[in-house]
Amino acid sequence: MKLSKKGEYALRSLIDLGIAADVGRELVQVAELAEKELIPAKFLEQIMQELKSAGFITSQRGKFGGYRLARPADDISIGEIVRLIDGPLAPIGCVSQTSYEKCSCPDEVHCGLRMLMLDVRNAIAGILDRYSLADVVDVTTRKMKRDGIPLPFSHERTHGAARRSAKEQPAAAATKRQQIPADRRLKPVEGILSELFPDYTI
Amino acid sequence: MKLSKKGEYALRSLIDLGIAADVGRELVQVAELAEKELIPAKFLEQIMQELKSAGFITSQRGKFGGYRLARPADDISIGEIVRLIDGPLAPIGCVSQTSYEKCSCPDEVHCGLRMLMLDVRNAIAGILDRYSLADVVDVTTRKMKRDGIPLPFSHERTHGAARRSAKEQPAAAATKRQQIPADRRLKPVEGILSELFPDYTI
DNA sequence: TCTTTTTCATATCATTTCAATAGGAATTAA
DNA sequence: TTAATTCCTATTGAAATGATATGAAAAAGA
Repeated sequence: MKLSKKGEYALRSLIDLGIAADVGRELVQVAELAEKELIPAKFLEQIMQELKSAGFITSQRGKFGGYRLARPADDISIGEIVRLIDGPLAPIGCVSQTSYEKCSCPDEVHCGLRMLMLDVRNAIAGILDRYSLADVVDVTTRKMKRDGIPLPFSHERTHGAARRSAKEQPAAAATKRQQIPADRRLKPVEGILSELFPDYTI
Repeated sequence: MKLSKKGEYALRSLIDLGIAADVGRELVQVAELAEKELIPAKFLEQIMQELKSAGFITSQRGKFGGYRLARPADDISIGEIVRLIDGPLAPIGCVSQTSYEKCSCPDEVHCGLRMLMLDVRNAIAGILDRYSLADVVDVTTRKMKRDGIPLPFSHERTHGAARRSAKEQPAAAATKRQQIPADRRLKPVEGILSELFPDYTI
């Protein structure tokens, strides 16, 4: 049930571009992304091309060029990205909603494995299609702020140009912080769900 | 997020062995499994060896030999099987509960991607570790009976030996049904969940 | 105009994984 | 003794994975 390195790199870079957009940074170069995320730069270049031709990002060529998100981060679902890079979310072709493929089993209708895997695919898609890049960016930046870690991409890099003022996030997207008794904090799930909904339990 | 062919074959065969156990069939040979499921026989042989050395099945060698489940089907979780054949359920190593691996990202604690993938891993494991082989077998045989399709493995194959009587299933495991208003019942999903709990919604 | 820095485009490569295939040894029943 | 089966190990071919390599095209600044 693996996500490929390529998929991981794509997501990490897009999340970074989302953060950059949030802090008012216009463009981010491949070199900077690669350095920050420890991704081989040339490999990342290729990935960025794919993301570009799929319409997730746009680019500025030449000196002081770079990449930025093509659409608002809340308009890009994680599922879309994963599907582009790694193909269908479904564990087996016969339960894929976006690219069904007949399987080799003799009777698909009465196949218990298929029913099971349909649940798995729905569970995966239920998460990846429900969450947007903006959700992941929000959760990340919120956690960093909470821990006093400065956000990346807060200034232009090689270029002394005046930076846009960061969009004032109205009270950190109204983080309804809610205290949880210490004994309930024992088994934090640490997922996005628990981050967005502090009372979420599995 | 793929399940490998090998994993699929392993699961299909184990489900078959579960059905065989249910209908009182003592042993099933690789050739029969391979034929029924359209799996290359020699490939399946290898898989059966792995399943055997992992303790899921036992074998009888020689003429009229074959395989059977080593433990009751409700004692074997699907997750175990998948982990054996395909490795950890987690999409990336840094969220695996059974075989964690540090990832290359600079700050694991504030990594939004990691939080997201943790949810995905929990969703997958929540299904695959919760369901047993018996659940899948039950759902399969129930659906076949409902549609008037004869269960496979109902008689010995080449051998005229007396077959065991099938275990009488006591009223299909008392499903506590709970009504959900019709407008909340979004779309029937056809998964195992919806099969076991007809009012299940996503 | 020339240089530097960037994206863009292709080709290539090394390794691993996947999905088998092959050949035969050991075991068992008749 | 023979046939049918599991067991064991090696090999193979194709594809995917995760990169490198090389250089063209574009943009900005000197």
